[in-house]
Amino acid sequence: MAETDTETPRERYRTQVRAEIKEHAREQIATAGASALSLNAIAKRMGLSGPALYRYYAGRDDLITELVEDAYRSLADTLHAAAASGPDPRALAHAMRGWALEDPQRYLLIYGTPVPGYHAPDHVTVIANELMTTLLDACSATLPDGPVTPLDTHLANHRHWAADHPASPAVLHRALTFWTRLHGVLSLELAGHFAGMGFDPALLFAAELEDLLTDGGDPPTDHR
Amino acid sequence: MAETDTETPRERYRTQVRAEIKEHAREQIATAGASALSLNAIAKRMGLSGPALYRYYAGRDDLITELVEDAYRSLADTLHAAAASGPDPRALAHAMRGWALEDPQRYLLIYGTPVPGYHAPDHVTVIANELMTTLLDACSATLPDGPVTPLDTHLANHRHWAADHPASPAVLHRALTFWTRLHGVLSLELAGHFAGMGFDPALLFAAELEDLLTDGGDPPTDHR
DNA sequence: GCCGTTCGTTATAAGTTGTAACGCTCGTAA
DNA sequence: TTACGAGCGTTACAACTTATAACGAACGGC
Repeated sequence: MAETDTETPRERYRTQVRAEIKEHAREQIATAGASALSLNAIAKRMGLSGPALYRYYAGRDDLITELVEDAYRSLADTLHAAAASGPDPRALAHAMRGWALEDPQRYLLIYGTPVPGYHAPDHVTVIANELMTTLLDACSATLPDGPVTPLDTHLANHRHWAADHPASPAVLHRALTFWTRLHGVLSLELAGHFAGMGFDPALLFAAELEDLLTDGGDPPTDHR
Repeated sequence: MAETDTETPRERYRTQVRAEIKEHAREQIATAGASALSLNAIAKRMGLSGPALYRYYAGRDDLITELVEDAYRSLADTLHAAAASGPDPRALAHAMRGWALEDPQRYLLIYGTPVPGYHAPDHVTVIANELMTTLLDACSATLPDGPVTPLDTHLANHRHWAADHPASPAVLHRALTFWTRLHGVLSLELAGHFAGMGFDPALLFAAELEDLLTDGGDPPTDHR
């Protein structure tokens, strides 16, 4: 940030108002979901009239896209910080769960129901790749590398998504299951599907995590 | 009136129009997502004007609720049929994936991002319980019952959701992981998060399924 | 101090959900 | 067969929404 002195007052004001708009949008999404986000409501809450917001965001989609990008950025930073604290993937997993529970709608903004026509801009995919990299790093540490499964050989030939990462196919496989299993528990918990069941989702999450970390030593017999 | 074994013409017409409305709604949701569902658009497509639909559905929420209920019913029937074909949970899993891929938005209508304020009516929870029962049945078949994990003991004390099902805590645990792991792969696939990665989601799904079925014999050493 | 960019405003268009009031139609019952 | 009434579809309206256009005012760089 060496060149912040070149910021004109106009630019400073603009970025501040944009931040304030996003703040209200976040609050609104957290309480009523992304589908209920209303530019008009935000404007009224900020003391100005509807069309004024279009000076700052091209439209509803533009605002939501930036919120998605911020969410990705926040998750990437959180996981990166957790991974930096040590080589144990447990820290990463618990950081992920904590981040998700902190604001469920923010997690669902990334991993929830997508709009069929929508395509994420490049910024987002870049951060998603960064996320994948920290996950691969964490999964590279602890692994005895058991026998090769059919999926492993397939991933060896389709590692486009981890092109520049020096990870074995088994690590790719491990990272994917790490992702999908934790997301499986987490998304169902956040969506409220465990609500009436009575058990503690944290224990299910912990059990899945332990299974992920201990299961590597003795892979399943590949009969088929 | 007392013995209306045959419905009146009015009732027949009514149910037919309701079905036609739902048909258009399904199509619309499948292509543009549930958030883009418009009663007005449906009405125009059916050749009648907006408010006419309110004779058949109290509102947008009412229509969506019935679509959710239908989706649950369809999934429950599909899984029940698959489970009836044999004791192998593989059939159930592949039936689930096939059902989801057949209409992704329908799957996401059930398991996708929920609206914070919304509470599902009793019909839905009843079908959800039915779903859980067939899953528990399928998981009861093949299981060597390894050592008891912390989650197992917790589930033994919190089996409210499977009160009338004679399943061991290990089976409850197995059913939950069956659900969460398959949903983890499936939901990420349907949401398009595997899109740019290049590998085949079907293989990841199959690998998770095989791991679920073979991992039971040698449970992880519970160190901690 | 001027002048132009930027901002916020009101007005407007085209949508949406949902209610109200008015006829028409059709089935039922006498 | 006729008459009645429930149900259906209509238009009109209210209260929203997103989004654009045009106007005026304020603010900052020069």
